[in-house]
Amino acid sequence: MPHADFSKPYDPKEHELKTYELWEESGFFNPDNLPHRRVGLPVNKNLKLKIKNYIVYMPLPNVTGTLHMGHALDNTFQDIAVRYHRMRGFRTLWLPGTDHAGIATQYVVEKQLRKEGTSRFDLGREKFIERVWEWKKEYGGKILDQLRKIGVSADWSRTRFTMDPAYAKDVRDAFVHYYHKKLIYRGERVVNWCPRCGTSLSELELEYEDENGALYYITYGPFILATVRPETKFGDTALAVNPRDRRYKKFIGKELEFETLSTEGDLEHPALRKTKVRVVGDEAVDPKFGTGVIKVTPAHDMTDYEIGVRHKLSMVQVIDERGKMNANAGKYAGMKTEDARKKVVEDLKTLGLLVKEEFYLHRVSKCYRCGHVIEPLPSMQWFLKMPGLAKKAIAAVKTKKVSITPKNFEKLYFNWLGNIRDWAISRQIWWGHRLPVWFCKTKQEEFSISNSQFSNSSQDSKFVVAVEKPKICPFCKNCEMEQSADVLDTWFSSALWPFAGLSAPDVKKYYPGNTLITARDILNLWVARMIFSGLEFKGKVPFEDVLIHGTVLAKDGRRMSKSLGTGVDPLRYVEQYGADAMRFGIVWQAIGQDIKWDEAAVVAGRKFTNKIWNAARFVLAQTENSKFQISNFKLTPKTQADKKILTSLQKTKKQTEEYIETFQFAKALRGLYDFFWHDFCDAYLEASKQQLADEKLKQATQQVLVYALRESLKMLHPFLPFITETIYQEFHKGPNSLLLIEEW
RNA sequence: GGGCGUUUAGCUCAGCUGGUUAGAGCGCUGCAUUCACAUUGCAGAGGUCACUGGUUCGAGUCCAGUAACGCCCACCA
Repeated sequence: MPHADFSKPYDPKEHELKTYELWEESGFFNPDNLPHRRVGLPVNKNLKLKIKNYIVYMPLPNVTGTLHMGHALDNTFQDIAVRYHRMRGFRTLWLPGTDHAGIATQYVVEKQLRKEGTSRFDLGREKFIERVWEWKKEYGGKILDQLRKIGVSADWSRTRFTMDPAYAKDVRDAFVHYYHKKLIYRGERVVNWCPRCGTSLSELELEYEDENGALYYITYGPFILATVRPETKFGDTALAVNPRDRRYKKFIGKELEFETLSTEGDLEHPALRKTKVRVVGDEAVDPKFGTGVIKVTPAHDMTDYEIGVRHKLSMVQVIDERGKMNANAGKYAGMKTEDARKKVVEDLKTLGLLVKEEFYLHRVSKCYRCGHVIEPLPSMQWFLKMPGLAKKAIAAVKTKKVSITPKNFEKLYFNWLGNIRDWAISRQIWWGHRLPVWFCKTKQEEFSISNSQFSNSSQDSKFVVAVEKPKICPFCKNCEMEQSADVLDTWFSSALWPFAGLSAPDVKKYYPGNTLITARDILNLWVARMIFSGLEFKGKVPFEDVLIHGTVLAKDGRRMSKSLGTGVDPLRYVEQYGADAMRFGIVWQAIGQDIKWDEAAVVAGRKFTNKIWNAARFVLAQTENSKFQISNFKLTPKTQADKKILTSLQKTKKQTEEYIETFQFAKALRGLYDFFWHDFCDAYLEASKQQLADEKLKQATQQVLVYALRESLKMLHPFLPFITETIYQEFHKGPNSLLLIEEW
């Protein structure tokens, strides 16, 4: 690397790219290339060389992703931990990869298709998948390149994608394993269905929005009841009241017969028909809501479904997967639910069954991707039984095999796992790991359309669960078996990341890992699932420490998001102030809980890098001709100032180690900042000017200057890798003397 | 409804197990520039630590309550 020009202020643009290339060319991001060094042992040649691993599994960015502040924080934290341990001599692996992110990716490609005036349905499944792969090839690695720009020192040679063939094999193995353990089953369940995306969504993928709606009071035989969804009344199979509600107690268990709105006839003439409905008592009914009586529609409401299960009610589906009324709605069939609602209300009014209408603010579930209102629908899904797995995951944290920092997040973790329901792992989209389930084709009609669940309602389907497609169909002996159209929930595959992301020999060498650093919103979604997956498949927890860091918020405290226009681009700061300054800014602010982002901290970082640059310039100028090899001399402190700076240095170093090892990165950085700026620059550099003029003190002073600078560079390197390496190269030339692997 | 958290200088935030003049960064004011750095140095202004009550010799620091704000979970028929 050519010499840096110290006559100019530090210019990140001039050095960052070159420095990164130097690191990549060195190969030291790959732990297999690292010089072996003892860790945690005194330097003693008689002792056997003991190599310890330090492994961090990178939270997989989506292939749809571009870098945002959350990534910047998350990856800077990881980079600090990784660089620190690498310097300490650990065989350090930071495993990078990308996630296929099922729905998210399918969504962006569909959007692209829409612009071209086509759709996935026009292309067909195969062509569409090809199209997604093309898209992935072009944009999928973008975020990884962006991560390089902020200095991420991951082992890119091991980069994995969750749909790589080897990874996909592990996913199928996992499914088959669970199936044979009888932990996977099929069942009909009301799922949160997005009619636009055409997929079921987990509870965690829903977003809620308060909306102004209407609450309709309807005459229902002897009762009046309140509902926001009168159009689902044709799917009602019971009425429910709270068992302790004295007003209605006497009706529980009775079958009532009365007249209600008919689905027959024509739309012009609303008519009545007789109906019979049972009344059940259920705790889920809130006596204070409405009139205390509710209609139960097991097919189209989560709570009603649960009530239905408890009271063995039948299910009548009246809405289809496109969000339209179906044949069970008689003359209302084909109408969108919102239109049907208006029409039903109108008809009820005509028949004198509508008592009143109130404005009602209620929370509506929406699709987290497209924002469409969720339609609860019954469908055939695959489930993973959770109680046993959850117990394992709980025990791992209870017994301290895994510890979560800060500790209060353990509560969240236990809470979720303790109340967990079985995990619906199938998704009705095209992009993802198809279930390793093979159907006998003689039941052709079952998979003729993409949404297998809606046509495939028979429980006695003939299928085989196997990693590879069976050569001969065990049922009819001659068909070509067809793979399930469903794909797995993205989290099913990412839960396997700590080992599925590694080659077989690497699993032996690099599993389990040590540290996982991520945001709290995926603690349960992902971290908990990695823990039980690791235990289930490898018998060991995948990591021992989980660090949950805060969320980066906009300055006004709102969430950063593109749609709100509150997002800021970390690369903008890299461009303007340099990656080190950006890293400084984000770590500086990441002290306690969430961060209200303030650009001023990046400016402070920029000033700090400049300070370091100038201090280095001074030290170089004072020692240029003295031929000091940076590590090749003994210190001979002579003055009070010499001693003071060395003492302070030792203290800072110790403190920095403690802070980094306990994940208090912001404190570590602030300590270093104070030391470097005030102790080293303000005090010692100033004192040294006089000492250097004194021939008796000159050499000792030069030594202290070089030593203190070098130690500072080492300590600062995990935080500000670029500038520290650039300066370090001025003292030590050559590819084998990188600060990157310098002994801490 | 349940749970968690926050409220300290103009702004963004530190302040561990309670102890003499409450801190940082940015901003602001004044002075300083041939001497590493004006992306600087030195000096300084600025806070009744949300409110009320309590424990204590002593409380941002512990307890109770109030208020405002935020987040998570559940439910919304």
